[in-house]
Amino acid sequence: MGRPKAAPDAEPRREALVLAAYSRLAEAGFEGLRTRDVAAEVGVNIATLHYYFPTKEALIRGVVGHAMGRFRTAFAPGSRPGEQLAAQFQGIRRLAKNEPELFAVMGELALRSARDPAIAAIFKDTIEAWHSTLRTLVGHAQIEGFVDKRLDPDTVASLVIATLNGLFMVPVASSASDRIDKALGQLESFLGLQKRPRPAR
Amino acid sequence: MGRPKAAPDAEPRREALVLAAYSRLAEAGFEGLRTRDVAAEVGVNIATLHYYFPTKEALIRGVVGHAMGRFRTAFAPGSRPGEQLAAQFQGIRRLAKNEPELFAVMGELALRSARDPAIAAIFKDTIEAWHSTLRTLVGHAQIEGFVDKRLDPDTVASLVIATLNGLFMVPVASSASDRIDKALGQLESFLGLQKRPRPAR
DNA sequence: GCCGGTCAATCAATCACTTGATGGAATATA
DNA sequence: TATATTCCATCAAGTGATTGATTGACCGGC
Repeated sequence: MGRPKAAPDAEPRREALVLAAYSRLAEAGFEGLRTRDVAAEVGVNIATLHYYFPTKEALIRGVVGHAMGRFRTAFAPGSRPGEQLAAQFQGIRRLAKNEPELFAVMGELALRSARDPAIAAIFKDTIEAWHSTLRTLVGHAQIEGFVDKRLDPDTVASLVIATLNGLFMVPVASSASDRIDKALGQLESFLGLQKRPRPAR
Repeated sequence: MGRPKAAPDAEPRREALVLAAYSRLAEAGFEGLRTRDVAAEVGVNIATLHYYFPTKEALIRGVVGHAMGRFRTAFAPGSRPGEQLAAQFQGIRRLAKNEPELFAVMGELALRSARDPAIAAIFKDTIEAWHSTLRTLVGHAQIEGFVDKRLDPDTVASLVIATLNGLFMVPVASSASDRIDKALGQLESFLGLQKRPRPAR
């Protein structure tokens, strides 16, 4: 069936095309995504693109896979238990700084989910996995006394995901970056992760 | 210049076209927005559409105006001071239930803001007004003892907007509606608002 | 000598937008 | 009042530019 996804550089052309499409999608959105531009960015003929991806949809599926991969690995818990929850917040801060295109792409995909069941399913799985991870981390943080034990981990996870989505996937809504910092800090403060609830004034 | 926006039914064709475009945008997104479909939905020729809106962009500007109008009026504070903040939460719950298309459209516009400075400016103004309203309401709620006085109204407003954006403008991310309820309730709880506000005074 | 990979050229479909004409209401003219 | 003229709203039928996708040929390496 599909492709075994072996070594990262097993099919450089294919990979380059996906990356170019990913970049174009971040820059121009689905509305402005043109197969010609993608091919041009890699420096190959359109026919060559269609040699690797028979249809535009196939190329998009490749982009979806790449984006979800970036997203998942970026949120895989890695630190020591007690710091894992805080690490998630740091992780998304770093990600937003280093890979802003990822959030642009995720935003496009989220919107397209409303009309594309295939993307919706993948998206849902990814969010579900993230939710599950967060819920677990909240639970651990509670056991270790970092977070108020009366809070419901599942509910907190939902709130955290919603807020992070709003902050990073709806860029214009949080205009200035200091607004992002404030909102993020306030959420952490509510959770008890941050000992700095000082209202700046 | 422009048009004075007199009585609501002064220019029924123009209004109908904007509403049709709004509906098409909510359903198909910018990616699938076709002037033909808009004209067809109203039941007029494409030339007639171009008679009222010389370009597709002009039609889109009409849609932007309509959407922002809906959004602003829906969040204009109306209740008595002590309940206004809680009313904002109730208001968005009601809006999400009664006019889900509005959030779809706002999502599209938010994403397009990244590439369309004109939309970005309008969007920013709307959010800014909302932010200002929320900040004021939080301040009032603090004075009346509904909300912890140590919180910074500006920061809280940013957090509330971010969360609501994430919940309602990124639909797939909060799959089940009970997740929305949970996250919303948790946010209200953090603020100290009760889900069933007693009749203040 | 075949075959994976590439390209120039082209296709059919679709897009936003235009053209020239038509009917009817409003307005001017006799 | 009767008739001529202007203007508004609408339409059928295009126009040119793009779009995603195809075709057939070329070419180097195994």
